Amino acid sequence: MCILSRKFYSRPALAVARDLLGCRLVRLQNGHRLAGLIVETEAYQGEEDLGCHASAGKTPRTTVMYGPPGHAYVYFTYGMHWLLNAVTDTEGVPAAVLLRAVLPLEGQETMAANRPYLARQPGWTDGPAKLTQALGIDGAFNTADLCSRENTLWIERGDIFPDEVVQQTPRVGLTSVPEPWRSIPWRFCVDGSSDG
DNA sequence: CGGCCGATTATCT
DNA sequence: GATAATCGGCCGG
Repeated sequence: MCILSRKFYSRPALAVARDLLGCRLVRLQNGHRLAGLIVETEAYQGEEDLGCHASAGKTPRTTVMYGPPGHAYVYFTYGMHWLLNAVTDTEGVPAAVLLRAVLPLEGQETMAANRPYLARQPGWTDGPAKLTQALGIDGAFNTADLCSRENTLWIERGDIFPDEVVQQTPRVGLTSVPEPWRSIPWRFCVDGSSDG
């Protein structure tokens, strides 16, 4: 196993989003090791990107995105969901990659306990809020350093998916974001990935 | 301080 | 496909 380094994250979000496919999201919870294969990501890059939360400028919520790469940006939405991002690019440039789907690899019993509702059903970790639930990730992880072994959340290098099985599409859910940001193909997903 | 809206999900038709 | 659930962030007054 090899924890992704600060250098890995020190690139534009688009490059990091592509390269995170095939990596393993790992969480240590009560001595249990939970891991998921990353199969879907989205890039959010800079204040100019009107789909990015940082397009509103530096606020208490978005400050972490302006900080050094390799930290977690975890935010709350729709009154009930936590979404996990990895901060990328250089300090001062707000950029992040949203983790949108994983395939369960390790610790599925604990993941099922974290997410009893529809646990082990097809697609039970294939959404940005589903995976945070399964891995027990919430706002307490906001700003956490993903490059430190002292923490209980990180990403490990995995097998790289070839371009032939990687699809690039517009980002999901940006209903009121103006063009071209709404349609720019900054979502990456692995063809045919499913636990069904 | 009020109001709108959201990087979603599960359920119902 | 449509929609309720549910609340913090952000903006305007």
